[in-house]
Amino acid sequence: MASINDVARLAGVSKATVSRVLNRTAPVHKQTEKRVNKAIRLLQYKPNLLAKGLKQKSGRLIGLLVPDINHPTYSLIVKHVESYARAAGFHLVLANTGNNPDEEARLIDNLLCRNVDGIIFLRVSNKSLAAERMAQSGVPFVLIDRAYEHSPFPFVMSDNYMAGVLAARYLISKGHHKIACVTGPPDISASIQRLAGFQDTLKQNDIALDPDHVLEGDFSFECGRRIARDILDTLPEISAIWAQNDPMAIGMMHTFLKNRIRIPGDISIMGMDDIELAALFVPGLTTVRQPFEKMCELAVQNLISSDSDRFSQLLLMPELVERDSVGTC
Amino acid sequence: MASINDVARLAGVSKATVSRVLNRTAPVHKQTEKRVNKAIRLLQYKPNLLAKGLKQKSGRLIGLLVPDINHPTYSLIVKHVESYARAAGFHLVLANTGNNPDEEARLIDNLLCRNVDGIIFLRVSNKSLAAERMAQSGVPFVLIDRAYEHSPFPFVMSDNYMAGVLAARYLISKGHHKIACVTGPPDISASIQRLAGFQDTLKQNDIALDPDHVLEGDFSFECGRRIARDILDTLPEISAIWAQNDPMAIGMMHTFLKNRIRIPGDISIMGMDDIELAALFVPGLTTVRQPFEKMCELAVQNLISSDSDRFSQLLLMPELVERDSVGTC
DNA sequence: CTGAAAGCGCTAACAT
DNA sequence: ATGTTAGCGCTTTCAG
Repeated sequence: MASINDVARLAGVSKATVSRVLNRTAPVHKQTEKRVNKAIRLLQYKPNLLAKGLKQKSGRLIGLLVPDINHPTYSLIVKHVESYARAAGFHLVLANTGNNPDEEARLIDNLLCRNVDGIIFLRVSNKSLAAERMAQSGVPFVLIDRAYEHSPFPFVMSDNYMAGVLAARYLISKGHHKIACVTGPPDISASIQRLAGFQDTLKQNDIALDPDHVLEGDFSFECGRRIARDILDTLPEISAIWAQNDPMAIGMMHTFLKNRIRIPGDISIMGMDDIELAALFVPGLTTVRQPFEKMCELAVQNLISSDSDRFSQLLLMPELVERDSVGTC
Repeated sequence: MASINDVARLAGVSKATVSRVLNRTAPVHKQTEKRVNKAIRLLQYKPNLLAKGLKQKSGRLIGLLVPDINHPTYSLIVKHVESYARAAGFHLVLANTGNNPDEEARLIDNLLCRNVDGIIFLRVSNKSLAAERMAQSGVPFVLIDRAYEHSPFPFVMSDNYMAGVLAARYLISKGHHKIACVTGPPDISASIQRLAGFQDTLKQNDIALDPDHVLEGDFSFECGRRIARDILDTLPEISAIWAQNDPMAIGMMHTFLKNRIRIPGDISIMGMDDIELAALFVPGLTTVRQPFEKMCELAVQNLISSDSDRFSQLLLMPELVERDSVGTC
């Protein structure tokens, strides 16, 4: 592998000059520039980013930590983050935390060793000390789709409380009052906020959300299936359910349909996120859309922008997407 | 950020010794080791992987190039590759090629600049020169789920011809003879091989696969929906369809169900891959399973193993998974 | 068992 | 406009 020295020698210049034409960091005579470029081509020279990074103390790398790469919601986020990161000249180091705080901590340390320019976290549990660890390191970071309540840490996420409000309002507008809610993990503030908005709105409309009608899920397809079965067995009176993400909603629809329960004829289902599949399932899933692409764009932008114009906390508005899974009651 | 020099100074040893305790690369006196470790703890020292990589000419990084991170099949592969790579002490640099050969080429160059230890490719098009480029660079690489026919390049993938055979045999065993096949992109040899196995097997059983019954797809949900509509309009006589991947099969089921076509009552659908959703959709999708986890394990292993015990080409057996989307005819 | 010194490939003063 | 030099933080001979 040719190095900058080889190029310099072949072009008959110093490596400083080569560096200059490479990075346009100072004016170079047209003629010399031509010679250098020719040498680069001849030698198939590729600058060594490790050396460059070592010198500049930046690996041009962004770390992205997700709980589960294969989860439809997260893989969507990964895609958008990668896209915006690369557009800005950064590569993405992707790692699965599996929702394991120890693993997460280890990964953070590893990434810091690589002189990443920043780290983006997805849905770390409230128990995780990731943000504290990062704050201490001084390396920029952003939490996506997840924040510590009343925390001083930077995040960009949807207004989860409003998502609950939107969901409740919609179900109410369709005449439902026997309503259930399937939450995410209880140690995630998104779950808590969404439930709060949902519950408050129902109450304001004199509809009680029976504590027994708040079911604890974990954001997976699988738990949606399980909980749907429970509802069939023990809560036959329910007419509408808001699942706090689409995979759970789709998992529930699966079980209901398999048991010849019609949607929305017999029961109405609503989700949140608006993953690709929400539009694809039969019936199409009415859901509360999170503006993931915008979130990712802002997260990346924030991470790599200079300290001065870095925002700290950003709440984006979710949006109702009406399809066919909610009927009138 | 403390460097190895700081540690050495604080521990009263040379940095060579610090390096030795860090990497267990040579015996160190128990006492000195203790002092060094103490200093490391005190300073919260983290070795700089850029410097280490520069010296050792290895970034402990594996590049993974996929056409679409959000595609269910690929995100599954990403997950497994990440898992095995990290278990072996490597981080993953993930990038989306969007099936764009130019982008792919640029990414390869970028990754090579980072001294990656290897690159794994997913489903590059036949038109892509990725493998040639890589071969020339001398950096190890593996193609997953995709190979150049009669090529000298290393790959690990399913036996796509056999997948076609399995699908055909199964449909035949259920009494179907009016059969259609939805392929992947025509410039992907997986599409070609799968079709060949399918077609040959039908022929051996005296069932003709009318050329009009071979529909060209692109492996996406969306094209499944479109093609299902075409079939409804123009090919009402079809009794069974093999879609060459699950997303297309699921997209088709969506359209059929929406048009009150029963599955498998009116038409039978079969897929390939066995993504999570295949088990979840209603009806459950009968499919040809690819052993993705094993494929990824082998790909990573191959990539990072020493030259001597590196295999070159590996074909794994796919496997039929019977669910509820195919009926008897 | 430990230290000194060279150097990986690059950039960034500082000269000229 | 270009060259010289001094490192970035680490590993790795080579001595001792």
